[in-house]
Amino acid sequence: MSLHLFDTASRTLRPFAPLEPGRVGMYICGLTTQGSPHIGHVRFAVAFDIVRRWLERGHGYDVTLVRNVTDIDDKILAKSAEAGEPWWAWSYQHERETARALELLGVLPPTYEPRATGHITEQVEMIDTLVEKGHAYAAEDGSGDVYFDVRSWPAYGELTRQRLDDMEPAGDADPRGKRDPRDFALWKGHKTGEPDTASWPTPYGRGRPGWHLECSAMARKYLGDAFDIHGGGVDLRFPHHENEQAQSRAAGLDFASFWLHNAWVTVKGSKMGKSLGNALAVTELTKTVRPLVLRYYLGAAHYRSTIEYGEGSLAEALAAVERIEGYVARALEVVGEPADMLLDASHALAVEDAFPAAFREALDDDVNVPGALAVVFGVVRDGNKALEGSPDAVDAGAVRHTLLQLLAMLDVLGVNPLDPAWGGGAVGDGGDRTGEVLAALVQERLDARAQARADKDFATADAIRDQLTALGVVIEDTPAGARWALR
RNA sequence: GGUGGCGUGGCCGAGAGGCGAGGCAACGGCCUGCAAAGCCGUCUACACGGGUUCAAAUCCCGUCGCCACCUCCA
Repeated sequence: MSLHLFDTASRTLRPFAPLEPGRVGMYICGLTTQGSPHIGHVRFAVAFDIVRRWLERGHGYDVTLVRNVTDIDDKILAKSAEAGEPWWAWSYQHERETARALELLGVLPPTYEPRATGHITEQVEMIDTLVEKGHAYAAEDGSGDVYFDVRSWPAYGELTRQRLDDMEPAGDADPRGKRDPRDFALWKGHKTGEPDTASWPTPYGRGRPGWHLECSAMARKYLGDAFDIHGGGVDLRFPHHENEQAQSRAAGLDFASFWLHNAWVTVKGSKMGKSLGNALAVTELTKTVRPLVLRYYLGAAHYRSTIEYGEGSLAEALAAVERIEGYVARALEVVGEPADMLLDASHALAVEDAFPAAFREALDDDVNVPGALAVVFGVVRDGNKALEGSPDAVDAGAVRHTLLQLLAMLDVLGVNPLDPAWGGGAVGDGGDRTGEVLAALVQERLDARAQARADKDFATADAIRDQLTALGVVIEDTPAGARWALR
């Protein structure tokens, strides 16, 4: 079957075909730079990173990925004021922090990463269009706010299947100058007490963006009036995505043809959130867990399924990763080529040859990563079997092919242990001076242990092994000698 | 009140009318000086109650429980 994606707007699995052959435009809602990211925050990035990689590597599409940065909003102003910092300093600090967290997790950088405050002009232009078309109006109380007139757009509510009359009126309604309490702000007038630097001149007075509008304006600028995929977390469906679609379509744009929404990370059944006190910061976790393992954990479930974080979750992910790494390390020895050459060879595999049919079918079915992982583990098991027996009997050519395919699959999922993104060394090749020194020292101990074993002095041999194990150096004996790896 | 989702074996987690996904853990075996790793095997599950069907975890109706969105939210 061809690639099918679950489109939240129609709530159906639809065959995917790009608007323009060979090219895919994808917009995903990034983070608001109000604080440090926790693992719930970054899940969307991992999920859509896999979607993006599959579009590129599985289908050969040229993907333009736009991920915005909301660098101004109420919370940023409030928190920065509290911290006694300029809002832009607060924003930029957290933008950098988020970028580092995503890089750590091996999320490929987007094609463009536009900031809301860098696209004021585009947003004002869109407001003008909406006002001209009768879908927006300046607040009647002179506040400088500009609202979208939901009653003027009969399709309002189409994305989330809600009828205006059934909705609870916005809680913050402060009716201000709204015609209808459900009207939402395209633009927020400058308020006394807010920094002057957080406002820009417009025909409607000084003010700042009203969140939803930035995405409409920036998607248009970088992807055009119509584009293929819009993604984000389920909680963004309403009001954010509903509003985005309403204002873009009311402005005469086709906007997104597919809507993809990822589920979140929960702890004891509840959504992870800083205010709930159950949030795990990415940079805290990665002090004790390898980023590759965290990446595996966040990417292993289907993107539309909730991930329940619990005791042992990461240990399980670690076991799975080590299973994969174990095979890769063994296969690598048999193949005897440097890892970087094999990576290149793996990347060079033709799109149609790189993946087993079952792997392709799984990912084509709404990016079913768990199904794809089942194929990965099947390949690992068969691969391990093929490595059994005496080294001479192993078909190195066949092993090489299996390994290349496996690496190609792991690359799609972003969990290839040989990927330089993980800083190397995961499989023990080191590369820098420290690695060389460590390897020499470990080898010295292994040689001593081998001698002790040859002398049947097992007490000494086991003492050496225990010592190394205690240091995190795990030993595996093989017919060709001991192999070691850092854990 | 409206909208959307979930409940699968000890745990995690796919599937969505018939063919035992996969991972982790446990247990047994092979291998090993002993381990580790690996391999083989065991553990036959789908919240509950009805219904449709030759056949239901999967479809329909109902019940219970949990969650999310409608206010900032990945």
